[in-house]
Amino acid sequence: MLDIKLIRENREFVKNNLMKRGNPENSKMLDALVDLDREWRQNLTKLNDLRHERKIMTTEIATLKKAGKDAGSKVEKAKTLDSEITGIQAEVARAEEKTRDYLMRLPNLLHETVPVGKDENDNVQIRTCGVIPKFDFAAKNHLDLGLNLDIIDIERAGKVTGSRFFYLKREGVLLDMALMSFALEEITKKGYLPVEPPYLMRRQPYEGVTALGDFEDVLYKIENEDLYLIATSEHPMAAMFMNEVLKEEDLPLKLAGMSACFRKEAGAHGKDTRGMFRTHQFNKIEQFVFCKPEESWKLHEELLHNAEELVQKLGLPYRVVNVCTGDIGTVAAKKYDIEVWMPAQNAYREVVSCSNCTDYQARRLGIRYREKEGAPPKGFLHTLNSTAIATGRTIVAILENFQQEDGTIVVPKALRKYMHDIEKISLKR
RNA sequence: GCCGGGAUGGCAGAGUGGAUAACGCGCGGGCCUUGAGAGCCCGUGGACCUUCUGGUCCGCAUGGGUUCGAAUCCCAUUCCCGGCGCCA
Repeated sequence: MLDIKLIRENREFVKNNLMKRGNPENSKMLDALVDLDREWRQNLTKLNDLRHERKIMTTEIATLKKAGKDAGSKVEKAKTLDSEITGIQAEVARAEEKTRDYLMRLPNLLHETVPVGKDENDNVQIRTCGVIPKFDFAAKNHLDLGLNLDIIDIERAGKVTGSRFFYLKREGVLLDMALMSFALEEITKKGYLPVEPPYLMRRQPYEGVTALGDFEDVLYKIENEDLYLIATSEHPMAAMFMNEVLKEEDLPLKLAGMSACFRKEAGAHGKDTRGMFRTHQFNKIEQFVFCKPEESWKLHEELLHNAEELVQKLGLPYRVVNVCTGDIGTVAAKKYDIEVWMPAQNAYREVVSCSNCTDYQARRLGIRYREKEGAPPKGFLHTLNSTAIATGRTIVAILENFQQEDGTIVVPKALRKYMHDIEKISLKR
């Protein structure tokens, strides 16, 4: 959520920034918002005046009654004043609600270093790292590899849950768990606090952490309950301190979230349909940071660095891209993606997403900070989030990049200690 | 799930239908002091208007209602505490 005061005082600046996202709706909403806000303030002043009048009148009534005198005519007057107040009050409430609605729909302001562009093709590559593997045999895709090794079962998942789900078996399970343990250990070694959040959230906190439009497309809702399955542990971690004032000495507060993630992937029909690349459920270790505004850009780079280090330790070739204005999400001011080389797709594909959401989520959620106990709140925090490791896609990358001619998979050294020192995933006997 | 009790500022805690949300603690500023502390004084939730001096309204978990007037009475919801039930 943007600061309404900033919008009032720097309307053109905000407008120009929003325009970069390439959606003319934003500009229209901004204009409507400013008009509505002016109207709201005018009506609010009127309402306050009327309430003031009533206050005087009720005091007079109280005095009369105490003195044992008749207050009948005053009471009648107060009643008419009351109905007038009720009317304008409704007007103010409607404007307030609509204003908030617009504010909740407007996206975050973009950082000046975000490249202007239309879609993911305009994302700007920042660097590449690692060597793309050359196979002197017919390389297979992760699904064929996984089926041969009997570590993935997609067919039966189709029977039980429908498409985009999977059963992991044997070394597949070990690999998944090893990735989680590896990421969690590496990140917590750096001082991030491990957190296992609830996997379900109410709508109100959810509105604080994400764009309203995401509900239909990405979130699973529990029937007859005000609960949604989380799309990432970022969400319950962000909402964890809703309506709280954190102490400056506790900042930056760095969390390492561990959870399964559930996404409807509505509108992704036909994209990445086979295998484990795009699924309705996967596991993820997530980095999340609450910090003071002046620290957030430095920490954004730290999160990216941490995530890159993990990919490097796994030995996967990747590149980092600066996500452009047309592809960046609603809540982010700037976003880096780490894209790992996927041999079967002959392309770099996203496995990590690293965002600075500045004060956008914190303002929606009411998360502020104070300099010390007893001092008044100083302002809204900044929030940042970044994948550490998402297991589904990382498993895809490991299978495809480290496959051998005989269909076996060499396990990355960094993972072996988390999976019984298995060096190689071998064919089913 | 059922029964009972509760939710008031950063914290503790009064107020049970009629002006300013009492008294503390904490925090900020000032006086005093060589300095610190103690002591004393002032301030310490949000919004709107403003001639920059102030003014007004809102705020007692959340949302409704009753009333000329609600922290206070009624209803619903959420959370916390206790008891019962169920449960890996």
